[in-house]
Amino acid sequence: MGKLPNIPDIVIGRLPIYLRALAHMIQGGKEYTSSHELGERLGISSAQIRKDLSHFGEFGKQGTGYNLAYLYEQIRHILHVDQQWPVAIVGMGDLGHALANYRGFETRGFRVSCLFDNDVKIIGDSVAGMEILPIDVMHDVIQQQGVRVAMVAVPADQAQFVANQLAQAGVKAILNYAPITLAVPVGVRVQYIDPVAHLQHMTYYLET
Amino acid sequence: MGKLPNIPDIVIGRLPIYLRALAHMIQGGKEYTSSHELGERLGISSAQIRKDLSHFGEFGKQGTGYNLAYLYEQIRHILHVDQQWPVAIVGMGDLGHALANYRGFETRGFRVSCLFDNDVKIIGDSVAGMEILPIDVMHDVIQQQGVRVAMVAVPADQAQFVANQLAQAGVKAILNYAPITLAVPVGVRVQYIDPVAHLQHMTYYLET
DNA sequence: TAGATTGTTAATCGATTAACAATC
DNA sequence: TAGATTGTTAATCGATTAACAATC
Repeated sequence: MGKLPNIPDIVIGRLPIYLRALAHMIQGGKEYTSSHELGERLGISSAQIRKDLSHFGEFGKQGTGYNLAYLYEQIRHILHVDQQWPVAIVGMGDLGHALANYRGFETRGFRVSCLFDNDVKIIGDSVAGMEILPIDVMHDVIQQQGVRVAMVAVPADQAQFVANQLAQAGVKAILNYAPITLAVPVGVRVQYIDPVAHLQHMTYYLET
Repeated sequence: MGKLPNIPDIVIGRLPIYLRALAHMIQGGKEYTSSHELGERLGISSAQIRKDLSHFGEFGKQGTGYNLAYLYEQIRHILHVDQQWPVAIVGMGDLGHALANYRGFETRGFRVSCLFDNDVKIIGDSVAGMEILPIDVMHDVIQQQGVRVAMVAVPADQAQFVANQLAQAGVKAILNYAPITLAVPVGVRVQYIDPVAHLQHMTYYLET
């Protein structure tokens, strides 16, 4: 299992951005790109792109740059998204609905495979062709389906409880939409999406 | 206008996280915290928190730490969220609906003030007490309302066009949910929310 | 007072950039 | 060949951490 040693996490975080831009270029019919072109597009230096990629191998050719399809496949493989990960969604309010119906997962390595909520008024409802299940059965369903990735879209005061349940069921990656920092066991990763935090980051630079 | 010089952007990005945690502690009835306690909670070193805050002033007291209410107010002021910014939402699909109905903006410095879409089937519909307006009137409405912050929730192939329109109307901060990198004029800021990119970041560490 | 914790300095650590030989 | 661009090294830059005097 050729595990690569100690790549900086900040580099890993940029790979999805590269992947996204490569997909875009491929869709535009291009066949090759260069670190310069890619960097220009993303507002990143070409040196950084070459350095980042060099952690994983040699993907380009002097003089001509990178074959888009090849580099795309390589990064997909590195990120383990040359497969489809089943994903659970917990919390089927407006946001959960939006995520369940979002068409952008399939092509990028994920497939929503189960939906959970604890509101009896919506349990049993069908969303995106799936039935909303009660939290009680979450542990069993997640284990049955081998789910290791989940998105949490419940109110802030329930997010830690849900995260505990998910970790216990074997989930190793949590995308948390609740605006709180979660405590999770070692081996479980959390990424946060808090639109307000992003907005606040920008208003700092705005004159009142 | 006591503008502070050249604070690293990475520090600014952490302030909303601090703010979120402080709000949480205040709600829990606490009155004081320390850099150690806050750091523990957030998985950040206490030294970093003290260093970050020291860019803006002296907010603590030796021996006792930080008064929560005071520090909270100070950071709100620094981030310019001790006021309510009107925000436009462009793209009223599932995600736009979820954002329009989200109750988490008001307490954190924002107020959704107008909704836009270009789909005649939903233009005129009412969401969260607001009417969905056509993109044609976006420029005028945004100027009338003095909107300088917008959230873009349109399909990827329309996001750049929308961003251009927004910039032209005077919007200075764009939160972009479309999975593409936007090109915007100098003086306009963009933050990105791409759930798939976050998921891919985590699957790197997952065994296949 | 004794204990705790700040704000700050200096040291360390890590990430980014510039430069260039190699080579397509 | 001449031009372009890679992968890599070394230099630079910036961020984090450790340590501690000051002081509540």
